[in-house]
Amino acid sequence: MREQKIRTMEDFAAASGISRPTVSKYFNDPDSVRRSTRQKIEEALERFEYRPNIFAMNQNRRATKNIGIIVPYLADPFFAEIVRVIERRCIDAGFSPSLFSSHGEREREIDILDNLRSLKPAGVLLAPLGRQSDKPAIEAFCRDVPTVLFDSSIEGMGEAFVGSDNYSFVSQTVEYLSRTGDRPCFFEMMHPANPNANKRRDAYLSMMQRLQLEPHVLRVAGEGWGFEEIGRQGGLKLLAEDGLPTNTVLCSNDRLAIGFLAACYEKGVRVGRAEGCDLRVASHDGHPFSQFTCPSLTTSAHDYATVSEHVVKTLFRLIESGGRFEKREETLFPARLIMRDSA
Amino acid sequence: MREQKIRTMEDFAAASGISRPTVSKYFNDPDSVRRSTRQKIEEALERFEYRPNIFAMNQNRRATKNIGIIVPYLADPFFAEIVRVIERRCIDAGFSPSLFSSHGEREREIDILDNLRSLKPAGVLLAPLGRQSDKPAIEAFCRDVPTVLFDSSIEGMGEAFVGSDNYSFVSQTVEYLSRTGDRPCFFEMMHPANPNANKRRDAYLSMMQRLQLEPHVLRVAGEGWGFEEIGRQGGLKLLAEDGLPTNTVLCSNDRLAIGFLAACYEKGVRVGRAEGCDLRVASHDGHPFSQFTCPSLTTSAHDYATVSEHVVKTLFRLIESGGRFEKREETLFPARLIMRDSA
DNA sequence: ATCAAAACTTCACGCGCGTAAAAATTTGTT
DNA sequence: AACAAATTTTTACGCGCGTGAAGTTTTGAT
Repeated sequence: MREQKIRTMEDFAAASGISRPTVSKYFNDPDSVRRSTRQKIEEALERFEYRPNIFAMNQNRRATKNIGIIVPYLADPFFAEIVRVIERRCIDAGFSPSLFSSHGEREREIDILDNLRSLKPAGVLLAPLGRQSDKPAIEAFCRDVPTVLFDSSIEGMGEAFVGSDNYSFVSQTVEYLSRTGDRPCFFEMMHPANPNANKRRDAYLSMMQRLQLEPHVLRVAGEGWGFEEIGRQGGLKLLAEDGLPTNTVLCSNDRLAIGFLAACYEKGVRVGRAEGCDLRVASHDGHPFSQFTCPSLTTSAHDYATVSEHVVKTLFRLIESGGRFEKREETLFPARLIMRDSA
Repeated sequence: MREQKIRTMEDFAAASGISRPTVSKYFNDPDSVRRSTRQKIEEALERFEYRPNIFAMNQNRRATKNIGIIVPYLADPFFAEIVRVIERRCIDAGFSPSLFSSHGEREREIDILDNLRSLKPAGVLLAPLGRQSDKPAIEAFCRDVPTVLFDSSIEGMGEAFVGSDNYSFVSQTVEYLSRTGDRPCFFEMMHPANPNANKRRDAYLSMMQRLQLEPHVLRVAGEGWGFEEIGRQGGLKLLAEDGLPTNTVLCSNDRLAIGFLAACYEKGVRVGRAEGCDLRVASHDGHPFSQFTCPSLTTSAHDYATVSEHVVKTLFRLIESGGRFEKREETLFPARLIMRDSA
């Protein structure tokens, strides 16, 4: 380390006894140079710990090695968990993931897309806000940058969508609940932020019809991303009004259910499938906290690992295909019913 | 928009009738040019929507406008919430925040620091892993990059530390609990990841001594960042063994408490301060979910808004001071006791 | 040993912008 | 109107690296 003058690739090339263009090639793809050359470079790399200047690298490169990851609401552990897995896979594949959260705000999502554009990312994984999203802005973005949507789809946007099959989620819970007890009512918020909510309601209705049961949708006031509080307030109101037509409630998602369970607890309503309980509650998502609710929550869970793996694999494939697919792909994964104590 | 040829600052300067160096100055600091010039540029900016090339910009700039934000575990809503506020403030101040999560892994933290270095950030906000952190690596990083630590401090590292005053947290809960009922036992994990845990235990011990009460620390097995499960398992074990010397449990943090409450529920132990309850449980942090536990959790809460505001203000001050303070600053904010149903 | 393919070296240019220096212009003050 | 200060323009260089073209060396198969 006596020679600290290794600042540029020029210096480093000289120190390693390889020409700069070849060193440059190496950093672009270590496998693109001869084995012996690679060894020499990597030996030098250990001796001098030089790192190429990111800004200079990306200035002229056609595509960078950046991958943008955008989620609607990072404070939701569901997204935090998915991001964790996705980040890891990107890094392992030699990319640099940049993480952004729209924080539930339309303007923020637009800004993020705008900034991301100038980062010239190789590809982007976007979980859009949904109803709040600026559709034209997203469409324009997807035209310019290879993008895979996940979590919630927007008709025709992005080169691919990877998500969970809402019908699979709901059919499993509805089937289980109606088989083992009273028919379920569907609990949701009035203006869901996310299109999955609508699909789940539709799935509930169609499933009830198929089972020849009378459906019942409970819609509670509320907007935004504070689902737990909405579920709690809605729950308190329903319980006070005695507004539950059956003793089984199926919540649209786990965060609503967490709030609903809190309301039940406050009101002394015993939730569970055990003897002496007043109410059964089930839900969808497999939220990381769903096993710590009181009682633990019966839910249809996303297959986090499979979904996130497929998301990144699709993006890598898209990048290798030059950023375009022949035809928009859409992949949905089924849910896995997790039976716990609440229903 | 007929002239789409605006690709470079050169083009844009020509189109706006201003010389390129002046335009460059404008993008560095809009206030550094004459009022009339600024107007002309901003008018042109609307007509052509040109945006300077980030990579070319940062290549020669002494300091970029990037700010790195590193948290130990983003799937913890506590950090997600803090990050949300910090991000917003950075953006409002004209910086570009980049968010990273160490995901509880030592190696990941090291890698992030390494990558961040080459992003030449104007400053970095670092919430270190704590016990797991590679101290020398962090120290070296802080020497090179203006860094403010938050959440958990590491002796002497960074130019400043901003966090919460653990003594304030614990003294309030201990005082409240012992005044209104049985003396509290302190519930913690064996090998806490975070140094705050140790400070809280010490605060508990010293507070109990001052109140002339016999302290009792319950340490449960467990390591890593799955606090809820650790709390739950530990709780189940304690309840099975009848290992609680008093009917009041003070958890080191809310996530442990969430798990502990789940254990109590499973075992049929009624938690709360109301008539007929078996156990009181309180905790520290003011976790976003603490109001939705069953029962809702009495806790000493961080002052999120104040802490995060002070964190970013300190960093901005540091950046303006050229990256160094005369003397390392350390600011601690007191907690606010939130009384709910659990104790 | 022979030869074509593969990999490397040398040379050179340019990416888009920061920034310094000197000259020209505008501004604000007396 | 005169002049210094503030600002802008002109000119020019360089940042660190990607990348192409042309020539040279190495490789591996015959």
